[in-house]
Amino acid sequence: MNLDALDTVDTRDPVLKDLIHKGQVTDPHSAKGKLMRAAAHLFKSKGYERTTVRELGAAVGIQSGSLFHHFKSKEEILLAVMEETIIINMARMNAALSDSKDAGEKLHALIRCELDSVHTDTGEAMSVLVYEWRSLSPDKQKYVLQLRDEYETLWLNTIEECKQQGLIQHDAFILRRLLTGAIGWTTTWYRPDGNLSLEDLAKQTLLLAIK
Amino acid sequence: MNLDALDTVDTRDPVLKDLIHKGQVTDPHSAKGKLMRAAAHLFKSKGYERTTVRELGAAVGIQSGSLFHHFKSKEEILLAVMEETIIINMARMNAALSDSKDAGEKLHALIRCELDSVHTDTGEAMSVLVYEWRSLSPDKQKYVLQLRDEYETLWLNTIEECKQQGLIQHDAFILRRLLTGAIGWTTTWYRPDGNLSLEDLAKQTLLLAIK
Amino acid sequence: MNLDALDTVDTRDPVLKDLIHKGQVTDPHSAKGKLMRAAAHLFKSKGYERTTVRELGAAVGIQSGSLFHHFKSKEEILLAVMEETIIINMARMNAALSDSKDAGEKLHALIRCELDSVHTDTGEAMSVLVYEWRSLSPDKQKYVLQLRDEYETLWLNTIEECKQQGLIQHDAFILRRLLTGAIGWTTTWYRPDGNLSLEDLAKQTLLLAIK
Amino acid sequence: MNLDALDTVDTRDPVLKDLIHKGQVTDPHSAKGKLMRAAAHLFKSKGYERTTVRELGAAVGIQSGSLFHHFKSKEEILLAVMEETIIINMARMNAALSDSKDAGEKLHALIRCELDSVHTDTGEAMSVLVYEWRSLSPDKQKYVLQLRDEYETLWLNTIEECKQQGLIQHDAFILRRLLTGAIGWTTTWYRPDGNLSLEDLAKQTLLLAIK
DNA sequence: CATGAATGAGCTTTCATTCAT
DNA sequence: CATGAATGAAAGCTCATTCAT
Repeated sequence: MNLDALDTVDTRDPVLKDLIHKGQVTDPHSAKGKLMRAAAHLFKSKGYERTTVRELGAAVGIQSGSLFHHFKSKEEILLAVMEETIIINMARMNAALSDSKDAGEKLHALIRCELDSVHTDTGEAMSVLVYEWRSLSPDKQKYVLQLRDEYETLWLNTIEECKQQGLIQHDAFILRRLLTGAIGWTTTWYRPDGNLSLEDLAKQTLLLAIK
Repeated sequence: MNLDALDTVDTRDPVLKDLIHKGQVTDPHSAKGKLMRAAAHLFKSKGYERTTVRELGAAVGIQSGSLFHHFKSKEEILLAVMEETIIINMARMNAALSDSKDAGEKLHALIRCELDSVHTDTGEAMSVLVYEWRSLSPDKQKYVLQLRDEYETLWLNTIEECKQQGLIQHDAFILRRLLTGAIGWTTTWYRPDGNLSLEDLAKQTLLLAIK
Repeated sequence: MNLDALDTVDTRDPVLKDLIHKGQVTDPHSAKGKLMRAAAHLFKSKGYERTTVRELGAAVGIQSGSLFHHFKSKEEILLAVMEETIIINMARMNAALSDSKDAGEKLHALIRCELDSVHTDTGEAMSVLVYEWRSLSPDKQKYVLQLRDEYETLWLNTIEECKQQGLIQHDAFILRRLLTGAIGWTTTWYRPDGNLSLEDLAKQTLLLAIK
Repeated sequence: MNLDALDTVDTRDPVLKDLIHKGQVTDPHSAKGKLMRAAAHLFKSKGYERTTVRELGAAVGIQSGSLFHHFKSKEEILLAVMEETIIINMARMNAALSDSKDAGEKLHALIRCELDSVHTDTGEAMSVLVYEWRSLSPDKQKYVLQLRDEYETLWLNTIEECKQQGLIQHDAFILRRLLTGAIGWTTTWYRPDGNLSLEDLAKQTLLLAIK
């Protein structure tokens, strides 16, 4: 696996830099950080259950037993991947929102941001967040759910704002759910190296809500 | 688990009746059919990997070893569930299309049909089709993919027709992908016993494509 | 290991026969029963912690994984060994008591019975009961303790009876504890194939209490 | 764990002081000495196998890796605990014997001394000596056995002396074994903070041998 | 067809021990 | 001397699959 290609975390991103500096996100150059990236990659491509701790170790060049210096259990690795992904993307989303002027622009920014999150550096981790949900114990599911709720509030507020300005006909809650599905599913078919740019994809997605 | 409630296959459906009669779909009242329904339920709620053959056996009142008289392997059960689900829903979709007059009505019918497929009798099996994809061996993935391609052609043709009539602005291929995601994701949040009817949901979904 | 030698359970013993028949004790000729005997042997000679499930399996000619058809966990094997040992010996002790006429004879019978229990068929299991106590989880300790309490009551009642007849000077509770230690410790030094018969040893032990 | 309470080695004891001074026993205030006391405590309460080097380290405030600067292996710690315990108690026993006038008094002194050894400062280490015996490698078992033999000779000589004076009816060797068991077992039930004093317990124990 | 004991490979995790810093 | 990351062997246990009955 080439960890230095597309999947490398973009540490030039000032938002991410800040999170690492504040200790809310593991430094991607540390052993732990590398492990989490490798885990996101393997969990996405093989699934959590089918990924063994031996593979996880091999991916970062250590023995399986050594993993347990960094994480108490395999499940803790999954949790950490999910947790940090939400934290990073929520921070990015907040930054994007504060750069936007009107409601339509805000919705565009959120869509672009979520497409970025599933197709750039945190893409694999986002997939894991969606598809490996049931592999978490109920306790941990509850915890991650709390984080997601904060994230969803950003969306609902923005859609509501668009609606008050007559830009949107849908029920806000339903629209958000439909968009979540539409955007999430792009991981299964969109290829960043094809003809369609992420910005074009964002525009087509916005077109679902606003005509 | 109550196999006789909502989740029971609707054998009054003439399309399904016909498929069973032609031997293309296993009789849901046979031992094999019951097993497949139980499998769909367990695979959906627990995930394929986390479902053991013991549980599968217990769900239909036999020992794990006896499963292997009906299916060569656990994976064959997964495959059978996926295969029949596609066959059933493709037949239903063809039936719905032939009942529709114009292009807009056809698109509406497809959306309603796919929502039905994920929220009524084949709902759990459809979820399995989406979420347990990677649990199939490459060979079997390829086979199921062929079946899906036929199914997708129905969609693309209909969307193209709408576009030629100026009903749709999107690129057909992209719209289909976005709708696939939006509809599939409803399994995670839509509750048939809530305020929103499936027909209302279909209308809100259609609104993504046609305003 | 020769399971057919000294350590074989004496199935001619009518008391044991009855317990097996009533289902309170596992048939020593069944797979489960053989496993328990092998476990008692290994747990005694190597200690519970140092005995691996692989060794346990090898001792009865099966794979380690197959153990878990008979017992849910390694600890369950330990518990079963302890439990049945107490049940068997309590039954034997009750039988011996009902054969005795006066209090002194009863005490003699109890001592002989306990010496038998640690030096004949259940000997290894008795050792396990004493030495592997801490390897049980607190829950299971509590359960075994209850069984032991019934057993101890037989002793205390008999000693008290002796005391009322002026045969004994000791405090009953303390004497029982001292005798428990003295008898239990014989496992570490007494050899049944030496000069000293078990009956002689019983007499010397009785001499600690009654002169 | 409070190492400074009851369990502290009694360094006012002149016999112990002398052994430390002669270098036969580790200074209990040194790092190594503290470790040995902590080990005795943990080995007694959890068992040798279930005590990890991490816990051992934590108990004296160092990392597990640092233990190996003081001891070559975990087993060496066990050996050291056993070895010093025998040395200390043999010295104390010799001192007690030389304070006694007649044979009966000597036997009383030995019993009291051994009860002290299992219930005061070396108590936990003595338990370890008895219960963790099998955790030693055969080589080390042999070595500790030699030390024990010297210790046992003191007992046998004293009992023989009593017997020649008609104080005792038992066979000397058997009596010693019975007493070893009776005294050793007191660790499982005797509580120094209860109604029974150690001196009373010693008298009741002497009563087993001499009436 | 059904059973259920057995397989055997593979799993996650533990842990004494090593060693560069 | 102390650290703590890493080792690597071994542990208990799981589970799809087989097969004699």
